[in-house]
Amino acid sequence: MARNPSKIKREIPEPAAPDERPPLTRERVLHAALQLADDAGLTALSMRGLGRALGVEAMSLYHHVNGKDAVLDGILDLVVAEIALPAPDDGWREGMRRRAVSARAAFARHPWAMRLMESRKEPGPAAMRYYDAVLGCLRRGGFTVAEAASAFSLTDSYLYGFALQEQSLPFETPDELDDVAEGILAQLPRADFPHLAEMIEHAVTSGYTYAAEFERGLDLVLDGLERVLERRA
Amino acid sequence: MARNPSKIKREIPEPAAPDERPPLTRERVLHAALQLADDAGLTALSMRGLGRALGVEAMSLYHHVNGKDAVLDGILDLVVAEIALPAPDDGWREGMRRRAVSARAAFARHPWAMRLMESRKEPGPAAMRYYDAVLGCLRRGGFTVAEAASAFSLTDSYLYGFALQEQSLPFETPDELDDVAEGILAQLPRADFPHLAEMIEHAVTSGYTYAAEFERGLDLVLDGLERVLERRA
DNA sequence: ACCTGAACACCGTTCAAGT
DNA sequence: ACCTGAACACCGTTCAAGT
Repeated sequence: MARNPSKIKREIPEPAAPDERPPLTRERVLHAALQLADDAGLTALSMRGLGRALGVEAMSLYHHVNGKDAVLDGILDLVVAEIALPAPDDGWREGMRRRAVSARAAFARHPWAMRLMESRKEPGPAAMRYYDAVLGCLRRGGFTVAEAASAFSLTDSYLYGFALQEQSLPFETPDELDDVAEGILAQLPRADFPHLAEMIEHAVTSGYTYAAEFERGLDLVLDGLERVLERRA
Repeated sequence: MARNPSKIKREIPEPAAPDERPPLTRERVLHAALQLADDAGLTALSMRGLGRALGVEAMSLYHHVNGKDAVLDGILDLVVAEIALPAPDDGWREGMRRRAVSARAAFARHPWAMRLMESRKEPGPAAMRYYDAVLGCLRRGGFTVAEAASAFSLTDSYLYGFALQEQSLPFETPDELDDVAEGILAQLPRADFPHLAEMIEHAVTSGYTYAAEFERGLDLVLDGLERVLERRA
């Protein structure tokens, strides 16, 4: 990391030094930004901080990227690119299920991405491919355009809403859940919030993991879509 | 607004002046913050800007509110307080429906509130009442604790996900939709994104309004919950 | 008790200047 | 062509000082 101490001067131009800092590119900037967001959260992702991570002044970034908004759009599209699309020969139900499970996993790996979803309005190339693939899966499955619009809205609302809630839970492991729950229960006026207290207690005693709810809910959603098709037949 | 020009000096202490700027209170600060967020968005809601709106230095706010986080927690709880809770004698389906429709409307009135949902972790008093009422509605309807947990997760995921998507659409009225859609279609490579193009075209020609999707999806979700109960009976 | 001025350690971005 | 120093107009927050 640290430059060679300059005590030993050489005639030949230092060979390693130029490689230590490869030239900036849009790609390198975006990957460093993704890394920084994963490691330290979205608030740590400032242009100045990103420059620091790349060993460069913040202002240099502007030659490769169109300001901070472009960085945010860019790393969101990198996350979307991680989502497994429905395979062309999937039935609509398998395809939608595969995609939803994969998307939830991607958002769990990059929790900050949910917060970006809402504020970004320019979909990147990966997002365009993604939307087209999901709509195509539904259309091939026999949904009319109008039905596909509703089905898309329903599954994606569920998916993003779940990711949103999962991301904002104050615990991750069952052990952490226990700690948090005990703390809340200790100071919760049970007479005022009996059902809330009962639910928290249940979560503690049953080894509840929120992640398991995802596929349960997803299957109810897919059942609902299936019935849309059946009702028509 | 501007103080009386001091040319005309009076013996009696100015009577109106003190009333022009009533003393700050936590309530006044939070309501001004809500107003500011509604009028100018969350980015305009800075402590300095909020002070300006109240005719006060930013630093004065800290005597009534515990920093900016407390302001954000506070205005989110004001929004939650606007949501109609299930009535005690509602059946579970009416109660859940009433609540979901009311919540979506509240988030549509205050679009910035969705962005707060994810970043805030301390539920306020209105949020506690709200959670307890929804869980109570499900329990009275015959759901076990575990089933109520799943039902809560499913409906709230759908609700928040829908609000999230609705809030991030780049249009509001059908006319705006047309404008936006024409613009996208004009530069969309249709061969690469055939299903996306088809969908956008459909939205334009059918007078599509995204808001109408909400109750369609909600009813599918509630159907799913109903079947959970039936399957058991 | 309530408000404030000055200060600290940050932001994103522009622009003229350096190599 | 690529990078940077200084500057501008902002942040949230602390703290000592004013009334």
